[in-house]
Amino acid sequence: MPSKYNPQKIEKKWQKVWEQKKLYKTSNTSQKKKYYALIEFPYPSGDGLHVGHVRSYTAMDIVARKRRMQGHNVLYPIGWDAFGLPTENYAIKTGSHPKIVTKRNTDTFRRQLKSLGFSFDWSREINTTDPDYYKWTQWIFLKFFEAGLAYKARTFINWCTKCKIGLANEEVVAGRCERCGGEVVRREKEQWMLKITAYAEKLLKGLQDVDYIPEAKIQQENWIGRSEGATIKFKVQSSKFKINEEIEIFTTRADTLFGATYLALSPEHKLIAKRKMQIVNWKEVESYITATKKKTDIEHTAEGKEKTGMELKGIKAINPATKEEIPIWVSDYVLAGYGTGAIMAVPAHDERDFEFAKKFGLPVREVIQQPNVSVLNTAYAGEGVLVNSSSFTGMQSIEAKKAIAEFVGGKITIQYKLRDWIFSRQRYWGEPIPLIFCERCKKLIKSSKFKVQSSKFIKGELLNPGWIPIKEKDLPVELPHVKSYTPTDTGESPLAGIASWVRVKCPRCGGAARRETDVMPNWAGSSWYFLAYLMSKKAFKNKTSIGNWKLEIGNFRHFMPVDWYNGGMEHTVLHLLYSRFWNQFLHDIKLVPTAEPYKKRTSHGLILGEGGDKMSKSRGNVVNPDMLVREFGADALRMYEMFIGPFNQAAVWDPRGIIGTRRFLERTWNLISNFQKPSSKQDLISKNKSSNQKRIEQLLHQTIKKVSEDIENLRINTAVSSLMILLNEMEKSEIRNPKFEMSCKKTFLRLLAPFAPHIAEELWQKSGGKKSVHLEPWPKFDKTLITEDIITLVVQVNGKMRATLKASIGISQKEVERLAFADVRVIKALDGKHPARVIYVPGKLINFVL
RNA sequence: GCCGAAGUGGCGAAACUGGUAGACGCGCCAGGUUUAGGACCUGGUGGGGAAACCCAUGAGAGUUCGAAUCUCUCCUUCGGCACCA
Repeated sequence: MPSKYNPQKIEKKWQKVWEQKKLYKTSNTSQKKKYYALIEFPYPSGDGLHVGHVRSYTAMDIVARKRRMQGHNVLYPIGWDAFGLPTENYAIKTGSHPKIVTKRNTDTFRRQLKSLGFSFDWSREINTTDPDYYKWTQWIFLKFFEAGLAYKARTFINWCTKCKIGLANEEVVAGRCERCGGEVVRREKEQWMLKITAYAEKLLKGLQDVDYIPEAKIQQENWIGRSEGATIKFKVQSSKFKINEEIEIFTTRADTLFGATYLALSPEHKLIAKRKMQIVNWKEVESYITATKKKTDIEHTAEGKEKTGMELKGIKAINPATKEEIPIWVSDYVLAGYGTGAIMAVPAHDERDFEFAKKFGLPVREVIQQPNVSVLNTAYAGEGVLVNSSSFTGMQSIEAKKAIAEFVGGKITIQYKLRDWIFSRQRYWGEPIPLIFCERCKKLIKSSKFKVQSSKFIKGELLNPGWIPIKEKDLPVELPHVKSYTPTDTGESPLAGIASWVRVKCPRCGGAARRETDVMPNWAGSSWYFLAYLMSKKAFKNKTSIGNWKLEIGNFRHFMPVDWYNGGMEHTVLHLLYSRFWNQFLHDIKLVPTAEPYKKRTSHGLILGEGGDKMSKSRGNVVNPDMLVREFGADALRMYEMFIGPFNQAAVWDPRGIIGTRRFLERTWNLISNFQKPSSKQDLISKNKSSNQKRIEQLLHQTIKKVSEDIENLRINTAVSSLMILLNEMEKSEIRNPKFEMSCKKTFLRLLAPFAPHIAEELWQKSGGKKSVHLEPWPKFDKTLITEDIITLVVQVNGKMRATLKASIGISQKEVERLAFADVRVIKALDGKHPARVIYVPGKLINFVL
């Protein structure tokens, strides 16, 4: 009686066995070569696991399982990135505490992930909202503070009107909130900032040493946005008063200085308010500035290039090259946060300046020769030969940049688009920032008697007078239990309302002080989680301290860097950049062994719902993995998601597609499960290999090669199809050699194991396997068996295929020609003519050109 | 506007450094097994044509004995950035 494939039964069974045997537990001390495979740990949303998670996790599970079979000590960990707004918003709506919601969601995710048979080392599970976890997040923040890389600043921030939260620049997409799509307005607020700009150059340079997909590298490079240029000072004059003032500008085109016909300042530029007295149209200027401040980013974007501005009448600047007096304007096309917040405008050679000059009737002076003279209605922004530039006329742009900058006493500098990371959030469900504000300590630092050198104050305290770090032994600063988490419109955290929590003693002077009530952004916990997986249980139980961290360095050294990290493209300028920054910092203070955390980074494509839209509840096109596991089995789901299309491209969910891989597994079952073990007598029959057997053997080795290579290149869709081809052929072939057949099928199972671990294990055990198939060695192919000795040659006439020939590999050209000329179709195509030329590619084709 | 990726059957897609276009799978068609059903088995399945053959990889040109693949122009879709001087 043949048995039937029943995934529901065997999948649960093996999941239990693997767990009991701790098959995927990773040793910290193994002598084997380590391999650290990482996926982006999920945010445990209330919607449960998404088929998109399954796609990414299965791919890395395949890599991890293959590496294990290849003899590596593989670490494939999992955890929860559980701080965040959706949980908090859900808690506000339902009244249940975020902690409870998180617990419920992670329980669901855990159950779902386990049902898919991923080879995670569950003993290392982490949760960013666990106080034992976030005490270390807070500790690392304090290291930034100590180093002077965390500072509080009153700046304009991006305020999401819907989430009621400040956003990092990276979180604003086209003037809208990256998360909710709500409108973002500019708001002035005191915020904690992390000085990521100090790492701009390192973050850029580090990209050279890592193996990231090119798109990820390019996106990071663009985001960091390095450009070389010069800062040049322009003297300022007033018509009425004598003033001694200069405006510094940044330009990448010092070669065009002779064409600078006005200066433009950003509305936030300090000089404007400072020279209020000298600006004769101050009222107009002031109202222009207030108008621009009111604009939201969306209005800015929507307006596009329609430029606005106001001249600062009464003051003028002197072009240091021409010594001419030029007007000074204020305009919001000049950004406060980039360069010096002021530019020299060269209308002839910059499109924006050109447009502005046209609108306000400012002079356009050409100083670079335009290659094609015909275009006069736009600026020529390219480089070239200088004209109208006094003694520099005739020089090339590249030389002139340096020469002119030097001539006017400018400084060569480098600018980055990257801004510091706004690190405060005014919500509840995040890590409290572990700092205390003490008025008394502030006064002490600011007093003239206070001698900085002799003090025990650390860098962060000097930089942020009055801000005192929590003592290490007092970490974590736990989130207090509150009844209402509702965010406020005033921009204060809900924590600010809990007086008993806010009022504390100053850790330094013991006086009355108050806590920081902002929390960290949801990127904090994920900025170092790849290290947390390596830390011992003790490290989480013990107090936070340099000493206890250093006990873990051995583990870091053993496993870092991550060998292969797969994740979504949407995290390339957020999480990926942030976590590289944290790791580089920790490396600089000698707390981790490598500067770069990830050796290799790849990216998966999204899985879209039917019709090609993003899967969402509101569209009603969400696919539930639980249902698919129940109906088709985890193995079929895993294989289908690998088969659905190229891994790095978006795929549209086809509800019927999964049937294909289910059928494949069913046929695998039928072919292998009822196989009889060969007796020793039967072995004797099979001394000679039948041609059938030879063909299968060859295909088998070709498949080993293909599957092995495809996994490494994440071309998993074609790996699956090659397994299907092999199965098709094995089914068709009639081999009368049971021993060979057995070894064939066993190799097939080992190839299948990473993809469909449960069925592979069950059939492996049924075929007499003693250990788990997942501990078996990965099959190796035999080169000599792969090459075919009978090949198919293509015969072309004038490049068109006319016939194919079967021939042995060593056949000569003469022989090929003889055979080709004998073919009816070739004779017909030649039409009695003699080929003028014959192109022969040995082993491939012959082409007769008439 | 700038940067990047991609356009191949009814559908998801294959095609290694230019060398048999459409592997593998879904769907569909025909037949079979079954009391019946199909998430079963066998065969077929780009278009035109009776056939010989011809036409087909977004459009158009080019290079080549030979182009889905290389070059140029254009069109479309998706992703990123968006006044960064």
